[in-house]
Amino acid sequence: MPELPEVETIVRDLQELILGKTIKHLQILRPNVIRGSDTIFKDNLIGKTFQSISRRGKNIIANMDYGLILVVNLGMTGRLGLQQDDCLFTHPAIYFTLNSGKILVYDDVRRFGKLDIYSEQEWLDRSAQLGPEPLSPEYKHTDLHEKLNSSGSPIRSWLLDQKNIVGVGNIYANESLHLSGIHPQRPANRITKTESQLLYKALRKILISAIQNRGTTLNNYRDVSGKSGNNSSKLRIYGRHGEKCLSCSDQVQRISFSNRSAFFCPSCQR
DNA sequence: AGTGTATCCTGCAGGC
DNA sequence: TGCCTGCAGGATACAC
Repeated sequence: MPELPEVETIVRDLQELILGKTIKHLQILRPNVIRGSDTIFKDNLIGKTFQSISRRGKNIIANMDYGLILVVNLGMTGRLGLQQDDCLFTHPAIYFTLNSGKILVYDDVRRFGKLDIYSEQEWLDRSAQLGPEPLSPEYKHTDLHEKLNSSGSPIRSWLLDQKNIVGVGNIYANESLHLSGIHPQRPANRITKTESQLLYKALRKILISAIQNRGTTLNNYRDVSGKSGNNSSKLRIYGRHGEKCLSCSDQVQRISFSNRSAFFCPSCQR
């Protein structure tokens, strides 16, 4: 799915397009993308205005009137965008008709995405269960190292767990581990302090650069106006199994654990 | 308590 | 061309 850089790109675009707009009408074509009752979802949102749009991990947070919060998790193939003349949406799940006359579409091929409504307190509680934001100025390499110590999980699995750190998915986990020279199956608590500092720097560098490139499009990801991200050509390890490592020319390997592929260079990553 | 696995879905690429 | 298998950027309920 969209990981942190893709969600950040979408959030920034949405801020330009729907802030201050009011939902006049709502059509739910695929009720299973909504957590809970679709009737309550409709009743809560119709007539409400988008007051602010932000991101928490891979979640899009839309603050509506009266402390109501719409949280969108795009899953693997979720997309948000305005309906254009040329139809960009193949699997529309929800239409939000806005007072501007435009239609905001939630489209999702696989329907793993979820839309949910929270009160301010409910969202605070939920958000508190999530890990720290890797790009937050308050997040230090010592925080990462300390938390790594308490887990024996393979580091790639540890990075994907949103309770440990938010926003990192399979692409950027693999890229960060390659850049910092750590094998994806290394137990988290066997990463040295020096290595955790390298990993911290790698995570930040890779996420920031992917945001600058408006995200990685492999297949389904598109920004709000339907354009692909530009970061896929910057990937140095993800999906490159069988090819030469760009750092040392050894052959990139693929292994599978926790139901996900991991890509690594056996020479660079120990 | 802390892990790994199966599952929700559809589409696409590759092998035969 | 068509059928089959495996794989895909996520999150979570469950079994061990």
